[in-house]
Amino acid sequence: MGRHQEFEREQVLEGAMWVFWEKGFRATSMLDLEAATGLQPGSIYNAFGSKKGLFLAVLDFYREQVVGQRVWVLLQTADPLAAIEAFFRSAYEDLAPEQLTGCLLTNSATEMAKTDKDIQACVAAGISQIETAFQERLIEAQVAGDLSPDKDPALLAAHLNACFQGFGVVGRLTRDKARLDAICDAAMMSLR
Amino acid sequence: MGRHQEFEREQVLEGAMWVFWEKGFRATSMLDLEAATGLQPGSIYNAFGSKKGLFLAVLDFYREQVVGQRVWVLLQTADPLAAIEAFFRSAYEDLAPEQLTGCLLTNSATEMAKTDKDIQACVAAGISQIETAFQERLIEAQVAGDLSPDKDPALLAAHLNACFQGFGVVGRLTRDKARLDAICDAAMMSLR
DNA sequence: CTCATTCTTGAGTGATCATTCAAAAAAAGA
DNA sequence: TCTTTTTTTGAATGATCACTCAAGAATGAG
Repeated sequence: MGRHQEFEREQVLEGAMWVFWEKGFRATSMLDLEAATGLQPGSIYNAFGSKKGLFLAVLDFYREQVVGQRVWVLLQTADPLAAIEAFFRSAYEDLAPEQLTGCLLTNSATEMAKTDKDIQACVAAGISQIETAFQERLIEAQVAGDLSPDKDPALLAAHLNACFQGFGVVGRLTRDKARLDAICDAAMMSLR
Repeated sequence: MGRHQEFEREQVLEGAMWVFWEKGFRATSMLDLEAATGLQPGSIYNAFGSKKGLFLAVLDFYREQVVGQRVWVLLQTADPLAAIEAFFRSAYEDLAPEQLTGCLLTNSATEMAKTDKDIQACVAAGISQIETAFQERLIEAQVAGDLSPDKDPALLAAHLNACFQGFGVVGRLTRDKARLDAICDAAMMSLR
């Protein structure tokens, strides 16, 4: 009973995601979000409660769709070390220059983690999701003999994770893909 | 001729720096800045032109004082590889937990680089200042035989730089120094 | 059909934002 | 001392912000 929601939740979240990703939380206004989602303010507040509520929903969506899909590939690819390299490359290779906006989790960590516990928790969860996947594949590589047995998979995973965060920062600063290639090459050195 | 400025420029910049560092550019209001600097709005606008003008002055101040001082130590310390490790450690070791706010350049890169060319240029300059210093010391280490000759100093410097940026992101997310220690340990692995 | 319930619409709300400005205060040359 | 120049003061400004709300539209249970 009662009127149905007229919008597709996923479409709205995806529209909002691009704006938040490009501009960050504070710099994105409700007017931006209305334009990006096609919704009126009342509908947004009815569905998500507040701008922050929408942002948290977007972060979850990002974790499920963007991170989730890439982590899935990371875990599926047969060769563990090649999978890790492909994970790094996929963060920028197929994007247009103006789409190089780093990682939404990284951006949100530096912008909001200090101020807001909810956002901090959501971002931290997403990032450790990546680190855990790295670690799994590193252990596999070690078992298969592709990774030196005197390396500590947990430590190396933390390292790769930090690299990937830094990669997102640099990706926000430059549109030069050659430079991003070099940083990826460099990160892969630590696996040899 | 004319009235003198009553404030110390360095004190004002340092006060403003802490707020910008903790909160970021957008989340810092002019009221925050008035409280942090002890100045009235008119004085701020008279001296710096705008909020962004003050921010750019703060970024320069940060590069000269914070980055400059740490890079100076990085370049002075006798043993090149030990110097690099000390550079990483000094970013968090002597700080109280609530002072763990990452790197102002890293935070500004993710928050503002996409929107503002002036800030982007300033941040990029500061970050490449660090990378250049890394590279100098790596070449030295290679000459001294402390670093394997088959490593590329430029590539390794880019790698360390990305790690350091990522280190700042993680430092914004956690107050757990043991975790930061581990990430430093991991970054140092790539030098061996 | 009736009616309770839910969603959409879009103008409107107070709060807060960065910024301005006129007046007062301070400094130094004449 | 008078005048010119610069800084400080602090209230005021318009713009924009996130958010609300009353009214209308759609839905399904009874």
